[in-house]
Amino acid sequence: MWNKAQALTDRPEIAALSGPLRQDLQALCRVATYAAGQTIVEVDTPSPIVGIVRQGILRMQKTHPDGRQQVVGLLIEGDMFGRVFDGPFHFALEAATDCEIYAFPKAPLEALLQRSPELNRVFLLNLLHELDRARDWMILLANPRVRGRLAGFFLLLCAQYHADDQVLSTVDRAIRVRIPISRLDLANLLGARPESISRALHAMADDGLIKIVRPDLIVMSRLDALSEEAGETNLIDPGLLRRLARTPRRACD
Amino acid sequence: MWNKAQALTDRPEIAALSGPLRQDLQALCRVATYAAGQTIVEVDTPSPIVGIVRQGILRMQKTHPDGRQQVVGLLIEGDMFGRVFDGPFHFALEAATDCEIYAFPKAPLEALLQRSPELNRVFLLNLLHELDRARDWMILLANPRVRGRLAGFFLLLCAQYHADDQVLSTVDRAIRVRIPISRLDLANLLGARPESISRALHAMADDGLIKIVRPDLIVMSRLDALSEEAGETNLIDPGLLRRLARTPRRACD
DNA sequence: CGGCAAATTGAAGTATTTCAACGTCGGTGG
DNA sequence: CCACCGACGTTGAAATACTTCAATTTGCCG
Repeated sequence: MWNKAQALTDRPEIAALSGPLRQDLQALCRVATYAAGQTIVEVDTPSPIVGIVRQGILRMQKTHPDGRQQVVGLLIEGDMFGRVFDGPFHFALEAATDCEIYAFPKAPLEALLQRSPELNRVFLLNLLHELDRARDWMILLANPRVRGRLAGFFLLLCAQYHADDQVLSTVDRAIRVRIPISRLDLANLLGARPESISRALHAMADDGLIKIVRPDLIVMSRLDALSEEAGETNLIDPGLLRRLARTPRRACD
Repeated sequence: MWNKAQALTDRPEIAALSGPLRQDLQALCRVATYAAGQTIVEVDTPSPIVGIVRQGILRMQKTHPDGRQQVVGLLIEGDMFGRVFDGPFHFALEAATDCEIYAFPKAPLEALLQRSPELNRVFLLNLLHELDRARDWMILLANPRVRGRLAGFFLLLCAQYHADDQVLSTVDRAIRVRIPISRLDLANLLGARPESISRALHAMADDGLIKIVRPDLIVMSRLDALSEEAGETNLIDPGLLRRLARTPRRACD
């Protein structure tokens, strides 16, 4: 399961680093693969690695004492996880789909960070970006109506995951979304019961805003209406929606 | 309004830095004061500074096109804001109370970051911590009931703001909380209407969970019941609650 | 084909929003 | 000094949305 990294250069932010640093990273890096459902990082267990998702989707979640699970984020290709210089992680990471990750042992990576401002910068920017995403989720969740949160969720997927064709792809002017988590997880994520999610989803389908191809595969047919449903929150750059809808085969860069 | 920093050593994470670095920071640092209601950072405007709150409370918010405001976080003493190495900030920062901040001009601070791994570490850890807080907010907001979100909000204030006696203080075994934002802002933050917040608050008071001293000042009388109301999410270390309730005059360290 | 989990649907009860009205407080100007 | 105003918080009543519990369907795997 732990293989030496072949390339690692398929991560643009790493490819952009200077030569020697890149080689150091290369030397540290291993590739690990996980099947859907496997746990990648246990909650509150000091994880010996820092990782970057190479492929597939990870689910970040908290498991409540009573067994219910609360999803707080989805990680796709290029997302980093792990806590440099810090203690254990308070969330668990699970593979939502089959996936591959680049894994860096924490200690040597921290040593590298101590001497490379360049690498520090990458981490800093990544965290800043991650923080923005978390706050967008907050805004989404603050919508008092389930339909609104659901609409916002779809738009957020467009904004945040448009680089991943496992999640998004376009079929003539409409956007096809794969929902990578179960209804129950989605319900917990959006602060509702699965029944409410189901009803809201079908109500939106009846109103023609979306089409439900399969439970986990929907097509957003009227982005403008969805955007209005989501509320005045311009969660997402209006220009992006237009670009997404225009891109032919796969969701744009 | 912009004064040279007197001390700066009243920030433990800065005082812990090595001598020369501390002096460099000292040289960059200015203290700025703002009256309640003033804007500190405009939304989407490249801010020339990075800041640390010295005193008072800041409100991080997004202003919607229609004028409504969505609060996504509260900053207290010791919290950092600003975006090193990155573009403009997508949220506005306003003084929720009169406050003082340490301000560091961005460019020279970035230069300092380029040569000091030690300083980088401080920023990295701060962001990691900030990210945890944002995710705790998400969990809170995912509670389907207003009463539950409100209870969680109070507990989160205890967990995150116990260092600030402007927010928290203890009166014989109970915790007094100052709510630093208006009902409308609180409603937007928690995904509800102000009327619902008011009703939930008074219902909780009728049930003896809290006492409403003034609209912006409540006393948490039954922490255990609040915790149960908030749901199984152990948002907050149970030990902390006990310690808080025991500390005599002011909320403990 | 049977059995199980996930998703959906139905019906009743509860919570929340909505719209309207009222009270309080602090400031402002007569 | 007092009347007035506006912002804010609270309350009431009706409409709506959501949850809850139960039953049913769907899809999948053995």
